Amino acid sequence: MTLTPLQQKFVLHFGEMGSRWGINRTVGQIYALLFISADPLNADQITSGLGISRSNTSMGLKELQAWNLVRLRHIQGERKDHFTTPDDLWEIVRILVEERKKREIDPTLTKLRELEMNGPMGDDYAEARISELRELIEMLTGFYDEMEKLETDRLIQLLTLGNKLRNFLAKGRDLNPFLSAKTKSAK
Amino acid sequence: MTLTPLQQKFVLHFGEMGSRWGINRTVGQIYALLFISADPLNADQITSGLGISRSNTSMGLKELQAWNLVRLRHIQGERKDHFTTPDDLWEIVRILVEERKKREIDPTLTKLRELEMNGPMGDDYAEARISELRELIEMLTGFYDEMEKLETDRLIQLLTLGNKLRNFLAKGRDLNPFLSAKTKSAK
DNA sequence: ATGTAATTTCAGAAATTACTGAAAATTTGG
DNA sequence: CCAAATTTTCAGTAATTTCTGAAATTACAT
Repeated sequence: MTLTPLQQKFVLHFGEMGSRWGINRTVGQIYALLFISADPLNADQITSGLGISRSNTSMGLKELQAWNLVRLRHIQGERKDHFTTPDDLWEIVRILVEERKKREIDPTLTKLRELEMNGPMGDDYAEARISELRELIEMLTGFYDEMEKLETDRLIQLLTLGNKLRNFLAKGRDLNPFLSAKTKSAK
Repeated sequence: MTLTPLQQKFVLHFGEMGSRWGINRTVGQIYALLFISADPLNADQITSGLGISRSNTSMGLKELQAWNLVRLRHIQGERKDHFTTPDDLWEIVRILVEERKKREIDPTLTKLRELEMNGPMGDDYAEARISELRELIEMLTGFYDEMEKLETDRLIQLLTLGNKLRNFLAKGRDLNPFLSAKTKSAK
């Protein structure tokens, strides 16, 4: 399979960024290719499109599936497995945040709680710092959990509040929603 | 320098997590050690505390400084450079988000805009996907910019709204219909 | 200025991670 | 059930990243 010039550039960029995102070049390229392809692709198309080995494609797809970032899609009359990314970008964002949280944050939160469980070890500063850090992470993940629950429209609403965000959080403001609705002002 | 058992465990965990966070083991350990140490440490203390080479310590500190995550602190009467992490965890969070945005997101946003600038290349699907992705990233980074401006106590207020968040975003109250309609996901 | 302490650089070694081709395993159609 | 098609596994190799010791550089005290 031959890539269009635009696909080429897009795929190469994702390959270069891969290492910064914690995946390798090939995995980044496979994802990018599936993302900008109108139709699901099979492993051989990916292999020839990217100029990598068939086994590398297999491993890359496996990793992307572990990240829950690509979907297996059966095509009528085709014997080979075909793959795509979700059409909805918001779903992709949710998956990315969820998976990164699981890999990068949850293990540390678990470890911090475990260290606190062991009880005071006569290392006051370290103990204080650890519980302070745990509390911070709990607050951040708690907020994430709230956002996670929002349907897409509301999420977009929140994200595009812009400077209205400040008004909602005005110092001393009562958190009563009706009050804040009434006092909504033009910045 | 000898680490307390608690420091040991904390440092080892951050070392293991390092690779998931896009830094290497040593850099993670150096950061962790500075984080749970009550006082600033010099390079030799880090070197002996972690059992690594002096040059490795130097490179690790350099990388952490490039991330803006450690600070050089001069100690009265001491000749050696001493290092610490900021005391304020919120400052650390801001730095982390800022730096990750700079490294992991901004280059892609630039690339996407560049690809769009090249004008239509007769690859409709790819072009649509690219501009959709650019819009999404712009919305997310725009929200980040707003949060970035909030002073810490307001930020905490937002993060701890809990289920009150839903009330603010009550159904039907669309605070920015133009923008959200434009980027609404296509089902 | 000179000598000493402290830090950084860097080439090569060690360790880790990524990739390939061949073979094994699995799936599918008949 | 067989045979062909397809996918996965894995041992070996290639590529990349990390780490070290030695040398070079810089900073400091006298």
